[in-house]
Amino acid sequence: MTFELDDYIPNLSYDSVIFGFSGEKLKILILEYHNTETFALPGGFVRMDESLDNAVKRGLSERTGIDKIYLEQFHTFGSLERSNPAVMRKIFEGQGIFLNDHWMFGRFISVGYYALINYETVTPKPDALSDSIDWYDYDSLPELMQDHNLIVAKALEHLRTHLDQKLLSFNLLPELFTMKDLQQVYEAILGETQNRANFQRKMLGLGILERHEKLYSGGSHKAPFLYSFRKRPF
Amino acid sequence: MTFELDDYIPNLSYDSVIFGFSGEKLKILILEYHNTETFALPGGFVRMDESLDNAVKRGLSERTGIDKIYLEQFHTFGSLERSNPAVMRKIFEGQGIFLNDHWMFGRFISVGYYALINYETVTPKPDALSDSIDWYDYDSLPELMQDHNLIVAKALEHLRTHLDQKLLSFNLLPELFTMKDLQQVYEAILGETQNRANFQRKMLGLGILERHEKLYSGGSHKAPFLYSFRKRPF
DNA sequence: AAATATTGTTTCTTTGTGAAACAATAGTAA
DNA sequence: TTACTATTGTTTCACAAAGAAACAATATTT
Repeated sequence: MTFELDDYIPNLSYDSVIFGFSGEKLKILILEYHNTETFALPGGFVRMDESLDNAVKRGLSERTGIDKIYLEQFHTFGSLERSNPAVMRKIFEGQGIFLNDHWMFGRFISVGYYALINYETVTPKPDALSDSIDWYDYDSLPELMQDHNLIVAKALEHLRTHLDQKLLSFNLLPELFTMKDLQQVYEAILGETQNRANFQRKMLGLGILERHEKLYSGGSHKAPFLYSFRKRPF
Repeated sequence: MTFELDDYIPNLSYDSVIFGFSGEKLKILILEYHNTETFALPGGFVRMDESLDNAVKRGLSERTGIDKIYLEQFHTFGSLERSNPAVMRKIFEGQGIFLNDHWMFGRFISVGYYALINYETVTPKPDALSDSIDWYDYDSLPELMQDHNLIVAKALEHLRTHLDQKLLSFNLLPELFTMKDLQQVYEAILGETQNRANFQRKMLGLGILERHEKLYSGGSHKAPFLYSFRKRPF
């Protein structure tokens, strides 16, 4: 991983909240930096010659191995306290880079993005800067550096209020899924149980689902229909 | 206005969409730069030693004379096409500043904010960089530089979907106002007429209004009640 | 005192929502 | 084959919310 510092927009970063779900609990992807005991969201910087959206996609792919996912921008964090020279210095020294003064040690304005994926379909790989990369339950996150816990909270708030509109864009579920699968997604994200009959009515009412054959799973009960998202829901 | 270029975060700007309303139409505050025939949103840069939110408040106050208003951040624009070296150079040369190469001529990532005010209660004053500053009807905006027309559209979209939650924060109406005044605000922003009886029911149902004495305007008809927003609506 | 314009409220109908009951069905066990 | 069970799909019912219209109240003018 090359890291020509001066190719980047100074003092600007992004942080991404990668929500993962797989049938039950909502998880979040967290990095731990080499030699720092610091937990953080996957983030990065914007090159002079790439768009903000592309920078986030590229950086996220490099740092986590996660590729081709739908990212939603939700807020830009610009308080003055957003700097961490000690940690940044340690991270760079771990890479054999020694700097006296640099914008990397100053304050950052950071653009927040989030995504929602099926964490069983990807295997995150830590990059050179990171010790580990792991999924953490939302209910038991470690303490994150700076304001990253706040960023997570704000991302989830945004996701919850826009779930109906955004669910289509996230390729969270497999191509074919049952109504129960879909309901479990909603329950994990909203953090509360949904009424089965009304949930079905609402989802079918949105007009974004296509019904397919039934799924014979072998259980001794009625087999559920399979659904997919319509490609053109209008 | 001092303008020590190196005190600012490079390549980062903000743009603000100031919606104005006064009884009928929705308007937007637009600047025209000296000697450039360029119309633009009021924008500016972020100092190294101030928060993003404060930078927007300070800059807006300096450039428009508008002070102490509630600003809502809604999106950060980061496409690669966001640069305009020719216009920037002209603006600076108009100030007697001649530069060969500088981040001001490069691309910007810009954070969008909007506000909503009663345009009769403020008198915008152009700053040194600007030729004029004027209110334009939303329906007949001039062509703005760069992607500023897109920024306006996105701001209005955000305002419309969050009007109920944000209206309290904007000090758009006078301290005391009638239900009709309030309805006209909604109709101007949402761009469609509202049913009178249901609008009243909905607004009173929100529990954010306090009813006061009647307003005797002299018209030959029943006098409407005056209302104010409750200070603690919960 | 009648007329008029506008506002506040009520009524009626339609639509949406939440909870429960009912119906269908794929397998299992007698 | 026939009950039995677990789960799913649908319907029903009560209730709340929303939209449209009618009705009632009231400042002012004629």
